[in-house]
Amino acid sequence: MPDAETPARADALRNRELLIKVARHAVAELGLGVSVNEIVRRAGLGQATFYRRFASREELLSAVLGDVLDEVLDGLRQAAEADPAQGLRDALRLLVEHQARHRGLFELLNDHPGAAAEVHADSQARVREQLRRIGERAQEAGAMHPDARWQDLPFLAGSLAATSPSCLGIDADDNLTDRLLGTVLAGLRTGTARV
Amino acid sequence: MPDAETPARADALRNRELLIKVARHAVAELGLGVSVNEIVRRAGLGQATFYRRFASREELLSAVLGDVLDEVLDGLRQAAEADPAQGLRDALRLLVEHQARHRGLFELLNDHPGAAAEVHADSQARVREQLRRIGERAQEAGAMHPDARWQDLPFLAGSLAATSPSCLGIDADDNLTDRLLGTVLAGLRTGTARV
DNA sequence: TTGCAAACGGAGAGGGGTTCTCCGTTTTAT
DNA sequence: ATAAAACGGAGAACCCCTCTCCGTTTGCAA
Repeated sequence: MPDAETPARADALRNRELLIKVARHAVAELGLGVSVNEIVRRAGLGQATFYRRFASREELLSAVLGDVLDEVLDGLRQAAEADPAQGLRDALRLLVEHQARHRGLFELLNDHPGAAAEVHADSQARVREQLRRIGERAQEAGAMHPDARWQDLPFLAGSLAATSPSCLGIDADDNLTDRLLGTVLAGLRTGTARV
Repeated sequence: MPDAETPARADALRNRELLIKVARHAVAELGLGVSVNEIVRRAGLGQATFYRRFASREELLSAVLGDVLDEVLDGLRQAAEADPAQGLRDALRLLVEHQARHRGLFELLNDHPGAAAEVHADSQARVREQLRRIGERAQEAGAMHPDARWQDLPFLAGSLAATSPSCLGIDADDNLTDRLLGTVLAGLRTGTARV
Protein backbone atom coordinates (compact mmCIF):
# COMPACT_ATOMS: atom_id res chain seq x y z
CA MET A 1 0.00 0.00 0.00
CA PRO A 2 1.58 3.31 -1.02
CA ASP A 3 2.06 6.03 1.54
CA ALA A 4 0.02 9.01 0.35
CA GLU A 5 2.65 11.46 1.68
CA THR A 6 6.00 10.21 0.36
CA PRO A 7 6.50 10.53 -3.40
CA ALA A 8 6.15 7.16 -5.10
CA ARG A 9 9.27 5.40 -6.24
CA ALA A 10 10.05 5.28 -9.95
CA ASP A 11 9.73 1.50 -10.29
CA ALA A 12 6.39 1.54 -8.50
CA LEU A 13 5.02 4.11 -10.93
CA ARG A 14 6.40 2.24 -13.91
CA ASN A 15 4.80 -1.01 -12.85
CA ARG A 16 1.47 0.66 -12.22
CA GLU A 17 1.41 1.98 -15.77
CA LEU A 18 2.55 -1.37 -17.10
CA LEU A 19 -0.24 -3.18 -15.29
CA ILE A 20 -2.86 -0.82 -16.67
CA LYS A 21 -1.53 -1.22 -20.19
CA VAL A 22 -1.39 -4.98 -19.98
CA ALA A 23 -4.81 -5.17 -18.34
CA ARG A 24 -6.33 -3.12 -21.15
CA HIS A 25 -5.24 -5.74 -23.66
CA ALA A 26 -6.12 -8.67 -21.43
CA VAL A 27 -9.65 -7.41 -20.75
CA ALA A 28 -10.14 -6.72 -24.46
CA GLU A 29 -9.08 -10.24 -25.30
CA LEU A 30 -10.42 -12.31 -22.42
CA GLY A 31 -13.27 -10.21 -21.05
CA LEU A 32 -14.17 -9.02 -17.58
CA GLY A 33 -13.50 -12.44 -16.12
CA VAL A 34 -9.77 -12.09 -16.64
CA SER A 35 -7.82 -13.10 -13.55
CA VAL A 36 -5.16 -11.15 -11.69
CA ASN A 37 -2.96 -14.18 -12.30
CA GLU A 38 -3.26 -13.74 -16.04
CA ILE A 39 -2.56 -10.02 -15.92
CA VAL A 40 0.58 -10.26 -13.80
CA ARG A 41 1.81 -13.20 -15.84
CA ARG A 42 1.55 -11.11 -19.00
CA ALA A 43 3.20 -8.16 -17.27
CA GLY A 44 6.01 -10.33 -15.94
CA LEU A 45 5.33 -9.18 -12.39
CA GLY A 46 4.39 -10.85 -9.14
CA GLN A 47 0.88 -10.91 -7.76
CA ALA A 48 1.95 -9.03 -4.63
CA THR A 49 3.05 -6.14 -6.83
CA PHE A 50 -0.42 -6.00 -8.27
CA TYR A 51 -2.05 -5.78 -4.87
CA ARG A 52 0.44 -3.13 -3.77
CA ARG A 53 -0.72 -0.90 -6.66
CA PHE A 54 -4.43 -1.71 -6.72
CA ALA A 55 -6.79 -2.43 -3.87
CA SER A 56 -8.49 -5.22 -5.79
CA ARG A 57 -9.04 -6.78 -9.16
CA GLU A 58 -12.20 -4.72 -9.57
CA GLU A 59 -10.35 -1.45 -9.09
CA LEU A 60 -8.13 -2.11 -12.07
CA LEU A 61 -11.02 -3.32 -14.22
CA SER A 62 -12.94 -0.18 -13.43
CA ALA A 63 -10.00 1.99 -14.47
CA VAL A 64 -9.59 0.14 -17.75
CA LEU A 65 -13.30 0.24 -18.59
CA GLY A 66 -13.49 3.94 -17.79
CA ASP A 67 -10.82 4.63 -20.40
CA VAL A 68 -12.55 2.55 -23.06
CA LEU A 69 -15.93 4.10 -22.37
CA ASP A 70 -14.43 7.57 -22.71
CA GLU A 71 -13.06 6.58 -26.09
CA VAL A 72 -16.46 5.36 -27.25
CA LEU A 73 -18.13 8.48 -25.92
CA ASP A 74 -15.73 10.72 -27.84
CA GLY A 75 -16.52 8.90 -31.06
CA LEU A 76 -20.25 9.09 -30.49
CA ARG A 77 -20.08 12.82 -29.80
CA GLN A 78 -18.35 13.32 -33.13
CA ALA A 79 -20.97 11.16 -34.86
CA ALA A 80 -23.69 13.26 -33.29
CA GLU A 81 -22.24 16.38 -34.93
CA ALA A 82 -21.74 14.89 -38.39
CA ASP A 83 -24.21 14.55 -41.24
CA PRO A 84 -27.19 12.68 -39.76
CA ALA A 85 -27.13 9.70 -42.13
CA GLN A 86 -23.37 9.37 -41.94
CA GLY A 87 -23.49 9.92 -38.20
CA LEU A 88 -25.85 6.97 -37.73
CA ARG A 89 -23.56 4.81 -39.81
CA ASP A 90 -20.49 5.96 -37.92
CA ALA A 91 -22.10 5.50 -34.54
CA LEU A 92 -23.24 1.95 -35.23
CA ARG A 93 -19.94 1.04 -36.80
CA LEU A 94 -18.04 2.53 -33.87
CA LEU A 95 -20.11 0.62 -31.34
CA VAL A 96 -19.85 -2.63 -33.25
CA GLU A 97 -16.13 -2.40 -33.83
CA HIS A 98 -15.26 -1.37 -30.31
CA GLN A 99 -17.36 -4.14 -28.83
CA ALA A 100 -16.09 -6.68 -31.33
CA ARG A 101 -12.50 -5.78 -30.49
CA HIS A 102 -13.04 -5.40 -26.76
CA ARG A 103 -14.75 -8.25 -25.08
CA GLY A 104 -14.82 -6.51 -21.73
CA LEU A 105 -16.68 -3.55 -23.18
CA PHE A 106 -19.12 -5.90 -24.88
CA GLU A 107 -19.80 -7.71 -21.64
CA LEU A 108 -20.30 -4.47 -19.76
CA LEU A 109 -22.69 -2.91 -22.30
CA ASN A 110 -24.70 -6.11 -22.73
CA ASP A 111 -25.11 -6.95 -19.05
CA HIS A 112 -23.26 -10.21 -19.25
CA PRO A 113 -23.09 -12.19 -16.03
CA GLY A 114 -20.03 -11.12 -14.13
CA ALA A 115 -20.33 -7.52 -15.27
CA ALA A 116 -21.40 -5.19 -12.52
CA ALA A 117 -23.98 -3.07 -14.35
CA GLU A 118 -23.43 -0.13 -12.04
CA VAL A 119 -19.77 0.25 -13.04
CA HIS A 120 -19.50 3.58 -14.81
CA ALA A 121 -23.27 3.81 -14.99
CA ASP A 122 -22.80 7.53 -15.65
CA SER A 123 -20.75 6.91 -18.77
CA GLN A 124 -23.18 4.29 -19.94
CA ALA A 125 -26.01 6.77 -19.53
CA ARG A 126 -24.07 9.32 -21.58
CA VAL A 127 -23.65 6.71 -24.33
CA ARG A 128 -27.41 6.25 -24.48
CA GLU A 129 -27.89 10.00 -24.47
CA GLN A 130 -25.69 10.42 -27.54
CA LEU A 131 -27.45 7.55 -29.29
CA ARG A 132 -30.78 9.21 -28.71
CA ARG A 133 -29.48 12.39 -30.30
CA ILE A 134 -28.00 10.45 -33.22
CA GLY A 135 -31.16 8.45 -33.75
CA GLU A 136 -33.46 11.45 -33.63
CA ARG A 137 -31.31 13.41 -36.05
CA ALA A 138 -31.24 10.44 -38.42
CA GLN A 139 -35.01 10.17 -38.26
CA GLU A 140 -35.46 13.86 -39.05
CA ALA A 141 -33.12 13.44 -42.01
CA GLY A 142 -34.94 10.37 -43.29
CA ALA A 143 -32.02 8.01 -42.68
CA MET A 144 -33.99 6.16 -40.04
CA HIS A 145 -37.65 5.24 -40.32
CA PRO A 146 -39.98 6.75 -37.72
CA ASP A 147 -40.98 3.26 -36.64
CA ALA A 148 -37.42 2.39 -35.70
CA ARG A 149 -36.33 3.20 -32.16
CA TRP A 150 -33.10 4.76 -31.04
CA GLN A 151 -33.39 2.61 -27.90
CA ASP A 152 -32.73 -0.43 -30.05
CA LEU A 153 -29.46 0.88 -31.47
CA PRO A 154 -27.26 -0.46 -28.66
CA PHE A 155 -28.93 -3.85 -28.96
CA LEU A 156 -28.38 -3.93 -32.70
CA ALA A 157 -24.75 -2.97 -32.22
CA GLY A 158 -24.29 -5.56 -29.53
CA SER A 159 -25.93 -8.15 -31.71
CA LEU A 160 -23.58 -7.56 -34.60
CA ALA A 161 -20.56 -7.40 -32.32
CA ALA A 162 -21.54 -10.73 -30.82
CA THR A 163 -20.99 -12.55 -34.09
CA SER A 164 -17.69 -10.95 -34.96
CA PRO A 165 -15.47 -12.94 -32.62
CA SER A 166 -17.00 -16.21 -33.76
CA CYS A 167 -16.50 -15.93 -37.50
CA LEU A 168 -14.17 -18.90 -37.38
CA GLY A 169 -16.84 -21.41 -38.24
CA ILE A 170 -18.12 -21.50 -41.79
CA ASP A 171 -15.62 -19.25 -43.49
CA ALA A 172 -12.97 -16.79 -42.38
CA ASP A 173 -14.96 -13.87 -43.67
CA ASP A 174 -13.49 -10.43 -43.07
CA ASN A 175 -16.45 -8.53 -44.45
CA LEU A 176 -19.11 -10.33 -42.48
CA THR A 177 -19.54 -7.52 -39.99
CA ASP A 178 -19.66 -4.95 -42.78
CA ARG A 179 -22.36 -6.84 -44.60
CA LEU A 180 -24.46 -7.37 -41.48
CA LEU A 181 -24.08 -3.70 -40.64
CA GLY A 182 -25.24 -2.79 -44.13
CA THR A 183 -28.26 -5.02 -43.76
CA VAL A 184 -29.20 -3.47 -40.45
CA LEU A 185 -28.73 0.08 -41.73
CA ALA A 186 -30.95 -0.72 -44.69
CA GLY A 187 -33.54 -2.10 -42.31
CA LEU A 188 -33.38 0.98 -40.11
CA ARG A 189 -33.95 3.23 -43.12
CA THR A 190 -36.81 1.15 -44.54
CA GLY A 191 -38.58 0.57 -41.28
CA THR A 192 -39.42 -2.72 -39.65
CA ALA A 193 -41.16 -5.40 -41.65
CA ARG A 194 -44.21 -6.91 -40.04
CA VAL A 195 -43.20 -10.17 -38.40
CA MET B 1 -22.22 -49.51 -16.23
CA PRO B 2 -25.30 -51.47 -17.37
CA ASP B 3 -24.90 -55.03 -18.49
CA ALA B 4 -25.92 -55.14 -22.16
CA GLU B 5 -27.49 -58.58 -21.72
CA THR B 6 -29.69 -58.34 -18.64
CA PRO B 7 -32.78 -56.16 -19.00
CA ALA B 8 -32.28 -52.86 -17.18
CA ARG B 9 -34.04 -52.38 -13.91
CA ALA B 10 -37.07 -50.08 -13.79
CA ASP B 11 -35.50 -47.50 -11.48
CA ALA B 12 -32.41 -47.34 -13.67
CA LEU B 13 -34.50 -46.58 -16.73
CA ARG B 14 -36.57 -44.03 -14.85
CA ASN B 15 -33.50 -42.19 -13.63
CA ARG B 16 -31.95 -42.18 -17.08
CA GLU B 17 -35.02 -40.47 -18.52
CA LEU B 18 -35.14 -38.08 -15.59
CA LEU B 19 -31.52 -37.09 -16.11
CA ILE B 20 -32.09 -36.39 -19.79
CA LYS B 21 -35.17 -34.31 -19.06
CA VAL B 22 -33.44 -32.31 -16.35
CA ALA B 23 -30.31 -31.87 -18.45
CA ARG B 24 -32.36 -30.48 -21.33
CA HIS B 25 -33.60 -27.68 -19.11
CA ALA B 26 -30.25 -27.14 -17.43
CA VAL B 27 -28.38 -26.85 -20.73
CA ALA B 28 -31.03 -24.48 -22.07
CA GLU B 29 -30.66 -22.29 -19.03
CA LEU B 30 -26.98 -22.52 -18.17
CA GLY B 31 -25.32 -23.47 -21.45
CA LEU B 32 -22.90 -26.19 -22.42
CA GLY B 33 -20.74 -25.49 -19.40
CA VAL B 34 -23.36 -26.89 -17.04
CA SER B 35 -21.80 -29.25 -14.52
CA VAL B 36 -22.80 -32.79 -13.68
CA ASN B 37 -23.11 -31.56 -10.14
CA GLU B 38 -25.80 -29.09 -11.16
CA ILE B 39 -27.72 -31.66 -13.17
CA VAL B 40 -27.83 -34.32 -10.47
CA ARG B 41 -28.67 -31.71 -7.86
CA ARG B 42 -31.71 -30.67 -9.91
CA ALA B 43 -32.65 -34.29 -10.49
CA GLY B 44 -32.32 -35.13 -6.82
CA LEU B 45 -29.91 -37.96 -7.60
CA GLY B 46 -26.34 -38.81 -6.68
CA GLN B 47 -23.42 -38.23 -8.98
CA ALA B 48 -22.59 -41.91 -9.08
CA THR B 49 -26.01 -42.58 -10.57
CA PHE B 50 -25.21 -40.18 -13.36
CA TYR B 51 -21.99 -41.95 -14.22
CA ARG B 52 -23.71 -45.32 -14.11
CA ARG B 53 -26.12 -44.17 -16.84
CA PHE B 54 -23.78 -42.07 -18.97
CA ALA B 55 -20.13 -42.62 -19.77
CA SER B 56 -19.32 -38.95 -19.34
CA ARG B 57 -20.74 -35.47 -19.12
CA GLU B 58 -20.19 -35.06 -22.87
CA GLU B 59 -22.31 -38.10 -23.70
CA LEU B 60 -25.37 -36.58 -22.06
CA LEU B 61 -24.75 -33.17 -23.61
CA SER B 62 -24.51 -34.75 -27.01
CA ALA B 63 -27.83 -36.55 -26.53
CA VAL B 64 -29.56 -33.37 -25.43
CA LEU B 65 -28.15 -31.28 -28.28
CA GLY B 66 -29.09 -33.90 -30.84
CA ASP B 67 -32.72 -33.64 -29.77
CA VAL B 68 -32.74 -29.87 -29.96
CA LEU B 69 -31.04 -29.81 -33.34
CA ASP B 70 -33.62 -32.24 -34.69
CA GLU B 71 -36.35 -29.91 -33.50
CA VAL B 72 -34.76 -26.95 -35.27
CA LEU B 73 -34.24 -28.98 -38.40
CA ASP B 74 -37.90 -29.99 -38.51
CA GLY B 75 -38.97 -26.37 -38.27
CA LEU B 76 -36.57 -25.30 -41.00
CA ARG B 77 -37.78 -28.03 -43.33
CA GLN B 78 -41.31 -26.74 -42.90
CA ALA B 79 -40.16 -23.18 -43.55
CA ALA B 80 -38.43 -24.34 -46.71
CA GLU B 81 -41.74 -25.65 -48.05
CA ALA B 82 -43.85 -22.62 -47.15
CA ASP B 83 -44.37 -19.40 -49.07
CA PRO B 84 -40.85 -18.05 -49.71
CA ALA B 85 -41.26 -14.69 -47.96
CA GLN B 86 -43.09 -16.25 -45.03
CA GLY B 87 -40.58 -19.07 -44.95
CA LEU B 88 -37.66 -16.68 -44.55
CA ARG B 89 -39.49 -14.95 -41.74
CA ASP B 90 -40.34 -18.23 -40.07
CA ALA B 91 -36.85 -19.62 -40.41
CA LEU B 92 -35.18 -16.57 -38.88
CA ARG B 93 -37.73 -16.36 -36.12
CA LEU B 94 -37.33 -20.04 -35.40
CA LEU B 95 -33.56 -19.79 -35.20
CA VAL B 96 -33.64 -16.69 -33.05
CA GLU B 97 -36.23 -18.00 -30.65
CA HIS B 98 -34.66 -21.39 -30.23
CA GLN B 99 -31.24 -19.92 -29.63
CA ALA B 100 -32.61 -17.24 -27.33
CA ARG B 101 -34.40 -19.88 -25.25
CA HIS B 102 -31.63 -22.44 -25.38
CA ARG B 103 -28.23 -21.20 -24.42
CA GLY B 104 -26.57 -24.51 -25.19
CA LEU B 105 -27.87 -24.46 -28.75
CA PHE B 106 -26.71 -20.88 -29.14
CA GLU B 107 -23.23 -21.76 -27.94
CA LEU B 108 -23.04 -24.75 -30.25
CA LEU B 109 -24.20 -22.90 -33.36
CA ASN B 110 -22.00 -19.89 -32.68
CA ASP B 111 -18.78 -21.75 -31.90
CA HIS B 112 -18.53 -20.51 -28.38
CA PRO B 113 -15.48 -21.64 -26.46
CA GLY B 114 -16.29 -24.89 -24.74
CA ALA B 115 -18.53 -26.07 -27.56
CA ALA B 116 -17.03 -28.90 -29.54
CA ALA B 117 -17.82 -27.77 -33.09
CA GLU B 118 -17.75 -31.33 -34.36
CA VAL B 119 -20.64 -32.38 -32.13
CA HIS B 120 -23.50 -33.22 -34.47
CA ALA B 121 -21.64 -31.64 -37.36
CA ASP B 122 -23.96 -33.54 -39.67
CA SER B 123 -27.05 -31.90 -38.22
CA GLN B 124 -25.38 -28.52 -38.31
CA ALA B 125 -24.60 -29.06 -41.98
CA ARG B 126 -28.24 -29.92 -42.63
CA VAL B 127 -29.28 -26.70 -40.92
CA ARG B 128 -27.10 -24.73 -43.31
CA GLU B 129 -28.45 -26.71 -46.23
CA GLN B 130 -32.03 -25.77 -45.38
CA LEU B 131 -31.05 -22.15 -44.90
CA ARG B 132 -29.50 -22.10 -48.36
CA ARG B 133 -32.72 -23.40 -49.80
CA ILE B 134 -34.80 -20.91 -47.85
CA GLY B 135 -32.52 -18.02 -48.81
CA GLU B 136 -32.48 -18.89 -52.49
CA ARG B 137 -36.24 -19.29 -52.62
CA ALA B 138 -36.67 -15.94 -50.88
CA GLN B 139 -34.36 -14.29 -53.37
CA GLU B 140 -36.27 -15.72 -56.32
CA ALA B 141 -39.50 -14.44 -54.79
CA GLY B 142 -38.05 -10.98 -54.16
CA ALA B 143 -38.24 -11.27 -50.39
CA MET B 144 -34.47 -11.15 -50.14
CA HIS B 145 -32.25 -8.83 -52.15
CA PRO B 146 -29.75 -10.52 -54.51
CA ASP B 147 -26.89 -8.81 -52.67
CA ALA B 148 -27.83 -10.46 -49.39
CA ARG B 149 -26.28 -13.84 -48.67
CA TRP B 150 -27.95 -16.90 -47.27
CA GLN B 151 -24.64 -17.66 -45.58
CA ASP B 152 -25.21 -14.68 -43.31
CA LEU B 153 -28.59 -15.89 -42.07
CA PRO B 154 -27.22 -17.98 -39.20
CA PHE B 155 -25.04 -15.08 -38.11
CA LEU B 156 -27.99 -12.70 -38.17
CA ALA B 157 -30.06 -15.14 -36.17
CA GLY B 158 -27.26 -15.69 -33.68
CA SER B 159 -26.80 -11.94 -33.38
CA LEU B 160 -30.39 -11.31 -32.50
CA ALA B 161 -30.53 -14.25 -30.15
CA ALA B 162 -27.46 -12.96 -28.36
CA THR B 163 -29.26 -9.86 -27.16
CA SER B 164 -32.44 -11.56 -26.09
CA PRO B 165 -31.20 -12.96 -22.80
CA SER B 166 -29.82 -9.59 -21.78
CA CYS B 167 -32.90 -7.45 -22.10
CA LEU B 168 -32.78 -6.77 -18.38
CA GLY B 169 -30.85 -3.55 -18.72
CA ILE B 170 -32.65 -0.56 -20.14
CA ASP B 171 -36.22 -1.82 -20.05
CA ALA B 172 -37.93 -5.16 -19.70
CA ASP B 173 -38.99 -5.12 -23.33
CA ASP B 174 -40.83 -8.17 -24.57
CA ASN B 175 -40.99 -7.05 -28.18
CA LEU B 176 -37.33 -6.21 -28.57
CA THR B 177 -36.53 -9.38 -30.44
CA ASP B 178 -39.56 -8.91 -32.69
CA ARG B 179 -38.53 -5.38 -33.57
CA LEU B 180 -34.92 -6.30 -34.25
CA LEU B 181 -36.10 -9.19 -36.38
CA GLY B 182 -38.35 -6.84 -38.31
CA THR B 183 -35.47 -4.47 -38.92
CA VAL B 184 -33.24 -7.26 -40.16
CA LEU B 185 -35.94 -8.67 -42.45
CA ALA B 186 -36.49 -5.22 -43.92
CA GLY B 187 -32.77 -4.92 -44.50
CA LEU B 188 -32.62 -8.31 -46.17
CA ARG B 189 -35.43 -7.34 -48.54
CA THR B 190 -33.96 -3.91 -49.35
CA GLY B 191 -30.39 -5.05 -49.79
CA THR B 192 -27.35 -3.85 -47.90
CA ALA B 193 -26.67 -0.17 -47.59
CA ARG B 194 -23.18 0.95 -48.51
CA VAL B 195 -21.12 1.30 -45.33
C1' DT C 1 -40.54 -64.81 1.07
C1' DT C 2 -36.14 -64.61 0.30
C1' DG C 3 -31.62 -63.82 -1.88
C1' DC C 4 -28.68 -61.43 -4.66
C1' DA C 5 -27.46 -58.61 -8.47
C1' DA C 6 -28.03 -54.15 -9.52
C1' DA C 7 -28.79 -49.45 -8.43
C1' DC C 8 -28.40 -46.22 -5.02
C1' DG C 9 -26.31 -41.69 -2.45
C1' DG C 10 -22.62 -39.50 -0.24
C1' DA C 11 -17.94 -38.92 0.66
C1' DG C 12 -13.68 -38.01 -1.19
C1' DA C 13 -9.72 -38.33 -4.40
C1' DG C 14 -7.32 -35.52 -7.42
C1' DG C 15 -7.35 -32.01 -10.43
C1' DG C 16 -7.98 -27.15 -11.58
C1' DG C 17 -8.85 -22.40 -10.73
C1' DT C 18 -9.34 -18.11 -8.10
C1' DT C 19 -8.11 -13.76 -4.77
C1' DC C 20 -5.15 -12.09 -1.75
C1' DT C 21 -1.08 -12.27 2.01
C1' DC C 22 3.40 -13.30 4.16
C1' DC C 23 8.21 -13.00 4.05
C1' DG C 24 12.93 -13.02 2.73
C1' DT C 25 15.41 -10.47 -1.04
C1' DT C 26 16.47 -6.70 -4.10
C1' DT C 27 16.11 -2.03 -5.60
C1' DT C 28 15.77 2.87 -5.14
C1' DA C 29 16.98 7.34 -3.41
C1' DT C 30 18.91 9.97 -0.09
C1' DA D 1 25.92 3.41 3.08
C1' DT D 2 21.57 2.84 4.86
C1' DA D 3 16.84 2.47 5.45
C1' DA D 4 12.44 2.57 3.47
C1' DA D 5 9.92 0.84 -0.07
C1' DA D 6 9.04 -2.35 -3.79
C1' DC D 7 9.93 -6.72 -5.33
C1' DG D 8 8.74 -12.07 -6.61
C1' DG D 9 7.33 -16.46 -5.26
C1' DA D 10 5.24 -19.49 -2.19
C1' DG D 11 1.21 -20.60 -0.10
C1' DA D 12 -3.15 -20.00 2.60
C1' DA D 13 -7.91 -20.43 2.09
C1' DC D 14 -11.39 -20.77 -0.72
C1' DC D 15 -14.23 -22.27 -4.73
C1' DC D 16 -15.56 -25.58 -8.37
C1' DC D 17 -14.92 -29.36 -11.36
C1' DT D 18 -15.06 -34.69 -13.09
C1' DC D 19 -15.19 -39.02 -11.78
C1' DT D 20 -14.74 -43.27 -8.33
C1' DC D 21 -15.15 -46.08 -4.12
C1' DC D 22 -17.98 -48.20 -0.80
C1' DG D 23 -21.47 -49.35 2.46
C1' DT D 24 -26.62 -49.31 2.04
C1' DT D 25 -31.01 -49.92 -0.12
C1' DT D 26 -34.03 -51.52 -3.76
C1' DG D 27 -36.17 -54.29 -7.43
C1' DC D 28 -37.13 -58.61 -9.17
C1' DA D 29 -37.32 -63.58 -9.92
C1' DA D 30 -37.08 -68.02 -8.02
